[in-house]
Amino acid sequence: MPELPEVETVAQGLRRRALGRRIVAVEVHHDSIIAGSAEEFVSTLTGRKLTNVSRKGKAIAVELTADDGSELRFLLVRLGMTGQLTVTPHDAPIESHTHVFMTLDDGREELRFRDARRFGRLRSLTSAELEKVLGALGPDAQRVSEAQFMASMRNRKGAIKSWLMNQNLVAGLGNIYADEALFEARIHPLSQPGRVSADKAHQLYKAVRKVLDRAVRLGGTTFSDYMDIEGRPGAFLSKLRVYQHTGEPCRRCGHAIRRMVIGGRSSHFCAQCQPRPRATAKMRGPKKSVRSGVRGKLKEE
DNA sequence: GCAAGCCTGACC
DNA sequence: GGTCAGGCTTGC
Repeated sequence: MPELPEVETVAQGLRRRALGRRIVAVEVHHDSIIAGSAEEFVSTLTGRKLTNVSRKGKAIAVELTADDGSELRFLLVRLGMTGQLTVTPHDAPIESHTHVFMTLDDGREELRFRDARRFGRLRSLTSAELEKVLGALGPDAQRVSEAQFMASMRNRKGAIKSWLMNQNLVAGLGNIYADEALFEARIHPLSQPGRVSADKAHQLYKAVRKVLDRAVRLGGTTFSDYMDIEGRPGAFLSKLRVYQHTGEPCRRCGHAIRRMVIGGRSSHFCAQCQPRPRATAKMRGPKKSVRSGVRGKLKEE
């Protein structure tokens, strides 16, 4: 599933293969992939040159420049769960679920957007619109400062796993890397962000950066659908320590990796290395009801 | 029936 | 404002 490392890999591929080139034609075969009007999407992109590629969290923004100097336009790409953006020869066979074609330059190659689940979205935006969309996201997980990271954790309740996955707080982590970062930092996924020690928060910050940097270097994780701009899989799958390793021995201590549903998402962790947070009752004043760190529906295997 | 990212809407 | 549930989609 595309999270920050996979999206970064696609962004790098776009820079390598598509920067400076011109979109000469756009074909949309499935309107639901386009956020907003498909007609407007086609008319605003056609004829423009790809002049810059940036990324924030899981969103890719491609700057599109017109020859006549009219207002800049941006192509916003969200891969969703199974989205693939590739640079492909025009005469290559068309794979199933290919929904959008953007012909480049002389027509020998094209950008193709393929997405079996159709959770992905393409969108054409003005710079003001883009700013608004990206402004709603928290700082990018690879660029967030430790101070920002810590401040965002303060007073947060709920599971730290859900906090990590909330794109409005820190952008870029999904289910895979959230589990891996918590394992790396030895933090139980149900811990409350506002209650972890400063030392643990520091370790989590380091773990997030470390896990993401390693995954970017290996081109991300491919289970089935994710592919880079050339249609090649990522190599991080074998580096995963807990995600989808339920029942297998922990690489650190040998205890079986467990699975638990948190916020509707499966979470994988080592109960030994990532001890469950204690019910922290404030032992001052009259006895108040003491409850465990996190409430909510929990299903454990 | 499950998995996922992201959006919407309900609730306090 | 935070927090959580539901819905989209389809290959396995």
